[in-house]
Amino acid sequence: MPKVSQQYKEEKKNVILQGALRCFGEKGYEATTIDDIVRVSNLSKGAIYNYFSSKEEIYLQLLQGETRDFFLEVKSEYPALKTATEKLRFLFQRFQKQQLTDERRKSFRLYTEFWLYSARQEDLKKLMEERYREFTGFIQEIIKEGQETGEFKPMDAEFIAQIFWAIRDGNALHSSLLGEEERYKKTWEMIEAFFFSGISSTTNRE
Amino acid sequence: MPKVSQQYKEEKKNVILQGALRCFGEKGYEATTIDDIVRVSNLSKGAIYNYFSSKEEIYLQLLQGETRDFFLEVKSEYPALKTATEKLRFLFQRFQKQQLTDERRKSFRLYTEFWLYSARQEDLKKLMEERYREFTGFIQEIIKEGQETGEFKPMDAEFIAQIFWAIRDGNALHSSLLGEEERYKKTWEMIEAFFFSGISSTTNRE
Amino acid sequence: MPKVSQQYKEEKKNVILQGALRCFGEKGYEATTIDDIVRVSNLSKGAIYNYFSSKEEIYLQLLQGETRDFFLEVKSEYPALKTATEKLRFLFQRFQKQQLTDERRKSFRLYTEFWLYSARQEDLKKLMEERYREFTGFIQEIIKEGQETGEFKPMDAEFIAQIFWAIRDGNALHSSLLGEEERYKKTWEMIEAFFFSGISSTTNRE
Amino acid sequence: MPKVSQQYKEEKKNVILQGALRCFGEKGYEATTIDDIVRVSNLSKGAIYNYFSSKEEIYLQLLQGETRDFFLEVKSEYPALKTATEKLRFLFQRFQKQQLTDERRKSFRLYTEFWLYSARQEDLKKLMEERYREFTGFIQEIIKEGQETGEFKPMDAEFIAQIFWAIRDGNALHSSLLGEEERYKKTWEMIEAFFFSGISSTTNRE
DNA sequence: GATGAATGAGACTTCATTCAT
DNA sequence: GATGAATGAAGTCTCATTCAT
Repeated sequence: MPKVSQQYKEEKKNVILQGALRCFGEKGYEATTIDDIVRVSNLSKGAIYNYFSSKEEIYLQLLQGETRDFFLEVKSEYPALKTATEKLRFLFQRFQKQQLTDERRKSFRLYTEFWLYSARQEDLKKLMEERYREFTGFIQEIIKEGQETGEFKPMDAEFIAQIFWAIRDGNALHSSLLGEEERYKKTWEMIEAFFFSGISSTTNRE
Repeated sequence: MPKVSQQYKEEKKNVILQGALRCFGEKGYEATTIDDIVRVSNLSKGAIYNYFSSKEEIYLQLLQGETRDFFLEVKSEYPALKTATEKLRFLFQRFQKQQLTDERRKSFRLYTEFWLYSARQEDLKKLMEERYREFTGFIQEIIKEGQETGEFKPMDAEFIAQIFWAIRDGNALHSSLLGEEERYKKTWEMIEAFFFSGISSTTNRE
Repeated sequence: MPKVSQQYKEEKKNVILQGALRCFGEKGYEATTIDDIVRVSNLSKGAIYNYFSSKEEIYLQLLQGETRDFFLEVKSEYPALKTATEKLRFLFQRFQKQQLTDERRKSFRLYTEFWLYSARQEDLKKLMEERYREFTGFIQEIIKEGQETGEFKPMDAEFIAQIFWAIRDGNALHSSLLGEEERYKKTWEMIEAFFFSGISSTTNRE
Repeated sequence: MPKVSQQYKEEKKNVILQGALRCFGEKGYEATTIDDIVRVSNLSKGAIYNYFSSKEEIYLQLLQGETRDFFLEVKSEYPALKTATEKLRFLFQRFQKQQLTDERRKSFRLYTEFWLYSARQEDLKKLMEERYREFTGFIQEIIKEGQETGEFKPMDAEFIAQIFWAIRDGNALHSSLLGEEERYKKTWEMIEAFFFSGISSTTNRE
């Protein structure tokens, strides 16, 4: 069977990754066993270890994929978004949509579980902190941009970014755990309003 | 005709609970073994199972204790707090303080881990949802009170309450995971400002 | 069942140790699995890990026991042995006898296998070197004693000790691997003669 | 009608053999995986199995090569060596030199590990015994020759040969495991003296 | 009530060998 | 001939819970 194309391998990896995501989503990171992944991916245990060196690595790649997708998506939308306000609103909308799919809710639970899990392993911890900085830096840039254009009040952009993610993660966590869709949809809209009311330089509130 | 008094039993339970809390805090819920608890509590494994039927129950009682303490503390402060604003500010201050102790940060991580864990067991899930409603209801009351006195704008109190906890949990989670104290202290202060600026009926911002 | 006497535990440990020895002897260290030991000791896997923390530790305790027995035996014979020559001859006889039992031959194979195995783990390596020095030092003392009484020629005792063990181990290895009893009995006697002819201060040969 | 010449195949085999030797030396026989060999030999796993039917066979061929080299080397030196004493001294010198190279020490460890390993497989066991007899017989011839010329005392040559290898293997084992070069160089010299003092017909000792 | 030895299912990971391409 | 992906049995070790004493 060997001497397969790079593409073949990529696909195989994806089969595993998708299978793993399904399992992780359903049972959580720690509760998912390699055998679960074997079962859903129709591969042998050894095959999985041919592609990934550990359960941890599987999740990490999944996470990386999500990060990549996020920034890719955002970048692709950017040309259409002129102001910092528009950029931020786009993000609010995006998370709004996400919070409504069951899949994303599972995924967020998983993400939080893994973050918690990572807190007890120095190397993973570093990695997750790095990731956090990446996301936080991304928001910071938008805030600064908005401050330059006068859209936003002059405030420490770093803290604004932290607040942004704290709110988002807090809401996503609750939503993923409690999951009454309509309720969270509305909550999120109010959060958006709060947030803009907090940073906008105009005195208008919506 | 038991040889030991009720009080004796209470004390034993407490020894176990305190030992368990220490372990859970240090290693997390899943990673803590009964043997860990045995070790720190200087009790036998059998003794622990005499007082608690499972590891799960131990955590649940711990959680219950915290909830009770929280409301007890709050109730005891209430007489001194006249307005809804004061009540809310008191809570912000309280969480501020908590976020700065290492112990509380561990405890929050633990709490989140368990919540996540509970999501996959129907009975636990119900329980945690109940708890959430309790906390959420508590804030709702304050908001409503403030709206009646005109301190706060008329908005759907339920959502405000949800936002409150989302922000608080999001910030506590990040703080407990990233833990740069000073940074989170400041962030929390800004969150407080945002929040009040969002709900206050006056146009003043701090 | 618990709260057993120290003696009970000692006995249990011994059951495991004896079972393990049997397995190790038959299949070798690496080839023996914990399940093998479970099988012959009529205990559960968990029980074994209650008494020993790893397969490695089981062997190490076995080895320690042998070392202890060796020195115990030797010490108990010492009062009857006046001269260094007698002491050395006693050892030759002792090894002679050992080489003839099948059990000891297996045990020696096992010992060598483990020594080899230990060469790839720094901590084990240290441990085995320590053990070597202990045995080597023991012979050195005898040699020195004999040199003081004039029984042996003045030569570097350390090297004599090394030669002693090299010969012994070499012979034991071959004997354990090839195992034609009669042949090795005779060989060992000649080695004894060689050795004494090499170190004795008299010119007499047997 | 094979596409490749016999020579090509020989070369391939050698590449594998050399790679395997390196791995075996570094990690030992059992600890070496086929993947290790694949890695260092820059060949595919399948290719290795085209030339050798198993890991075992690879080692066996390596061993065979060493045996062949040993006798080849010895034979080539023979013309220059007139007496049995000279022949024996040549061997002592040869082993002396070997014991001082790290590579040979690893190789000896490997050899012992495999011998031990072979003890539990009837066919391998036979093979190793055969090998032993070959080496033993070789020394026997020299001893007999020396006895005929009067260089050596009349003693049972078979046992002398056994002693020779026992001493040599014992020393090589210790040297390979403990490896303080200078020490073992000296030890080996004393062993040589002992040995000759044991077998020589003259009363001279060095 | 207290004890802690015993259980055994189940976790992750490794690896010699095969065989479709 | 060459390739290397796939296999799956086997390995070591963990741990919540039970129950005889």
